[in-house]
Amino acid sequence: MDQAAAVDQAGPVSRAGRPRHRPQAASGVPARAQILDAAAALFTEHGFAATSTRMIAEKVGIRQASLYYHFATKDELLVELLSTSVRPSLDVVEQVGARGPQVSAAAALYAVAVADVRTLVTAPHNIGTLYLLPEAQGDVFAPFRAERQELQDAYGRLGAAAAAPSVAAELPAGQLGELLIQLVEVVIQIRRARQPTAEDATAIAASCLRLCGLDAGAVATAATEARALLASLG
Amino acid sequence: MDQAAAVDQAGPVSRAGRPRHRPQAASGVPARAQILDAAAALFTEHGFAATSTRMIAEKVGIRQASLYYHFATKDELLVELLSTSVRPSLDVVEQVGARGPQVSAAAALYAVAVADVRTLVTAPHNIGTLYLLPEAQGDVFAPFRAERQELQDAYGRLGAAAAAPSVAAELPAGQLGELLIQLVEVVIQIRRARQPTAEDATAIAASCLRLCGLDAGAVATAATEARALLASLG
DNA sequence: ATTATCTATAGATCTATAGATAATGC
DNA sequence: ATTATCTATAGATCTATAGATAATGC
Repeated sequence: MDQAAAVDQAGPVSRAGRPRHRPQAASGVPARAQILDAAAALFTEHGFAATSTRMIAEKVGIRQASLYYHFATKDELLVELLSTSVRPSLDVVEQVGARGPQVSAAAALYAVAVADVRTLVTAPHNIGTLYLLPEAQGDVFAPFRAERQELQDAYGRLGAAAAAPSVAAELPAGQLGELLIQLVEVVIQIRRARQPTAEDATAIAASCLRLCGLDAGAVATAATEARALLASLG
Repeated sequence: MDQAAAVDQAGPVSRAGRPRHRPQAASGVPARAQILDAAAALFTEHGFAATSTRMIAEKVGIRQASLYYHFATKDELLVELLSTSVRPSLDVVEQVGARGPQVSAAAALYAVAVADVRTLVTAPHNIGTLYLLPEAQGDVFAPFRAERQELQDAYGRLGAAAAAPSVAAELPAGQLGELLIQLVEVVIQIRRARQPTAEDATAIAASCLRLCGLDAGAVATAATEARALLASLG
């Protein structure tokens, strides 16, 4: 029995506090989460500065001033959204890293790329666009950018370890990281134009390996190994 | 003798119209161009909505309202900047295309990628970031996005023609175009973090070819051929 | 009493227009 | 007369705060 069926009639939820001017459906979602979701939708579509607190409140069904009961400033909304956006990708990197030498570097890179693409596709509202916003370059968001740099470094390490000798000799891990994370994040742009498919994820991951100089055979081997790895990560 | 030395003293330039509150240095640059340059600097740093017409005017040294003598709306500034940002890249594609079958597809792709990266690096103020702005997705900018789609299609065609059979079989030209333009535009992100080097351009172009499934030998051959082609384009 | 909302508003913007003005150039 | 600026401002925002209010829950 799902949550909707658990109540007789989808109606206003009873909880402390003055009722909203537009009564809430019984979603069980905390107000804070509702606000973040609305902000994510609007920030990704219109940008940060072009989204007013009034637009966010309107989407949630509360008055503009009520936002400030949950968040001290508008900036805080973006901080929150940004910090939740890299975390899942870094977690995958750590999980794959924990397998240690059991997995080849190529399979690890492939698996991380696939997982990362899936995260970006599955996330609500193309949240990956947020770090591209000029506003996200400000000092307030430095901790977030540090996390993202970690992810980029991980791509660099995995790429360098997987790369053909001729490529590794020419491309330092730092630059390789820049190229690989950029390639993975193509899915953000794809999502702006069309619905990404399951094949996009594997095509992007395979492209990462070819960029590292692996030939078709090595890519196929790594893809097979990575499939098992991804399945075991769940 | 350069332009600065051509005048006795760097001082106010004499021309029609009431003088500016902050007198102009003798640059010879038309007011319209000065405004566009200031807008480019601010839009790339802060974004479109977060940049006020007052900030732009302040940077130019005129009053906010004076902008409207040259541009009808703030949107018009972004339109102008966006449309000049893809043009040079498309021109290179056409020049290379005009060489016809004299150049291999791999060399053509390599050359276009190098030229495109150079354009993005040389352009003032990392203007490539502008199309990433959420505001640039609006209807007003559709003509611009069509031009950019042309460029992406060109990458797709060149990539498909250059690709190893195993890659061409798996990746349609459309998707290849998405991947290749994304890879080339890594230089936009690089430029946010550090000054790109000359080696970045060749490393990116070579990565495009490896992504298409070319091996080290084929990449080296294409790079040599492309160097000659680029030199002949000037 | 506590919680989560509401209404009302201060104060600071922001874009764009109207009309005046200080140059040049015929 | 024409050009390119200026000053002044209308009218529409926008963020954040202050204080009232309508619920729940002890």
